[in-house]
Amino acid sequence: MKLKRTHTCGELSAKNTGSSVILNGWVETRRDHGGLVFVDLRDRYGKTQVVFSTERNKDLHEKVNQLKLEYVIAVKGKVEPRPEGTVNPKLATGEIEINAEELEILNEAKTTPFEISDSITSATELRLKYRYLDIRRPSVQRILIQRSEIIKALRDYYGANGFVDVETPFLVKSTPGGARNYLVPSRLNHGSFYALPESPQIYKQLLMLAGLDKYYQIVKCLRDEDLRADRQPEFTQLDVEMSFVDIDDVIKTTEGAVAEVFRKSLGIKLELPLQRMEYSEAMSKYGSDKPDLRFGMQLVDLGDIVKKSSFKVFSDALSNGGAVKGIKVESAAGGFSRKNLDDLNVLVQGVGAKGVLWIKYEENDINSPAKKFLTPEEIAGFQQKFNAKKDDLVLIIAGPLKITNLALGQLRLHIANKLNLIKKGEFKLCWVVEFPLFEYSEEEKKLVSSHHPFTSPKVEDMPLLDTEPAKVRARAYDLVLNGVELGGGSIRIHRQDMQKKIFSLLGISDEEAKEKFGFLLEAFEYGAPPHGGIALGIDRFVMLLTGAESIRDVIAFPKTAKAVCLMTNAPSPVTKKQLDELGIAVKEKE
RNA sequence: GGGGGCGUAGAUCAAUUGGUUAGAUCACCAGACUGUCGAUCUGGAAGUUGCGGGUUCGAUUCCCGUCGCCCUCGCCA
Repeated sequence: MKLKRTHTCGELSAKNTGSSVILNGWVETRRDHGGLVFVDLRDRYGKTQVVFSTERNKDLHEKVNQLKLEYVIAVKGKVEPRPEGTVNPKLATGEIEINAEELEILNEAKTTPFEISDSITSATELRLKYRYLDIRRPSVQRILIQRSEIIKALRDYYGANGFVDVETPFLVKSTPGGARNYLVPSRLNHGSFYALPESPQIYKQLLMLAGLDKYYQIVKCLRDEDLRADRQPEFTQLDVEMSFVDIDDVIKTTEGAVAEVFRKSLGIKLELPLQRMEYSEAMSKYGSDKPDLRFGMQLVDLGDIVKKSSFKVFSDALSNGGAVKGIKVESAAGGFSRKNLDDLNVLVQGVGAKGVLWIKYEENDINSPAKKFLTPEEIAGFQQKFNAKKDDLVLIIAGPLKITNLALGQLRLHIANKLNLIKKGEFKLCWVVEFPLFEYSEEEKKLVSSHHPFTSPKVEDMPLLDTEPAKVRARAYDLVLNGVELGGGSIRIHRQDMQKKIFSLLGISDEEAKEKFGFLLEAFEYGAPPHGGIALGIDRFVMLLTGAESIRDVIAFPKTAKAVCLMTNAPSPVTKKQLDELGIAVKEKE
């Protein structure tokens, strides 16, 4: 390589006029006018127009004619102002151009399987197969660069605040509960397997026991579960743990970190402290434990209006201990056809509700399939409760409280999306607190941890552990951004007696607890400090901050919905020799 | 594992009620052109309509199966 760059393709301006420069980069476009050829040269930093002119440099012309898209070249030339009327305001370097004097072709390129351009989006399949070409697109690079800046901001913040970055193992013990582990066979111990960590949870607690006081790590977590638009089998967490703290300490530290990211990455100043909402309020007003606060449409309880209703849908729900609740969609009655409303039924039936009842408000009257079942008092009561006006649409669900909340929560999100009620570029953060410590699992017919079994109950609720464990609240907190769970954490149990008690409530026997978590229980006997922490999903955070639509867009080399890497074709079968060394035989597919 | 959507040239898309030689744009190839920046102009090449089967005189179109990708439910302490 004779011509090594003196500048990048994004930095030259009128100030550099007259200087001789060398640029390296990829040929993005070539506009051939015969005796005059324009090449847009691209690198990570931008684009610069290079002009090849036969008049000024005849010898170059043969070489210039060889140039094709995505060739890698080096150009030496003079920075010149563009002639009047040819300045390109869309380009940062649009005031100038390079008048080429020398050209070195560093490498040729086959025709790419898709255009390297931000204006055309190819099929995901192709983008993932040729991800290195996809990443050449400036919009993809921008996201990865922003991700890098966000991670640097976090490292700077936690470093400056005295946190120690400790690496925890990747070959760990498989533990029950929670996400399915990826397993790694042990060559030296046939029949035994390591697990890849679904999170470094236990290690960070042990680091507190070890006296490290403040720990953080930006680390991959691996979960062998099904994928989604916001879920990949390997993802990155900001993992934090602190000693001698309570909820407020963890929340305050985390808010500082999040604010720092917003400031450095988007130039947005967050109002601190962030809003906190109790789990029960989130469920009752938003029908979700991760409420999207960018729009209203809160759930309204109609129980007192319909408590004497003769309408069976309402009376049955209430007499069975359930609820009747609704949401108001302003000025939407005209926009919902009979078919649209029927489609809403499908949506709510997905979460177990029977169906949606709708009321359209007209001039001094209502239109609703339930009209004939409602008394004038009830109709007036609804109107008043919702403050409903002409052309408003009210959607009502009746049934068990949990299902009613969930169904209305789903409706709320669905309608906000459909009607574009969510402003782009807005960020609404909140903490959700006071989670129940346990949930009843219908499937397993027993209590399970809402968060994880190391979560400490609220001190004032501890007496309830023996009487009404389902009512015990946890010292846990989730951070929610725009209706997405960014992360969560808790104050942990640090006493062995409490931990044993929780295990027993969860139906984990002493033997089982000893077998699975014996090392942790033993550790608690050696002076465990009170401690707590949090983990934030970096990929989701970056996704929200960059406006990316999928978690794949913020991961350099992501996997498909079947957890396949289309670029390398992982996972793939291995040789018999490899399997023999591991003492593993693969079952034939049935 | 369940539900839904998509699959046509290298890429992005089109193709009437099932109808004759499957089109357009970009990219590609050849040529023209000294001020373009989505360059323009002339010409050219490019297709197992994902794959397999079925219905039919005839299937890109309808049916069944299958594969891949996407969304979603379950799942993700």
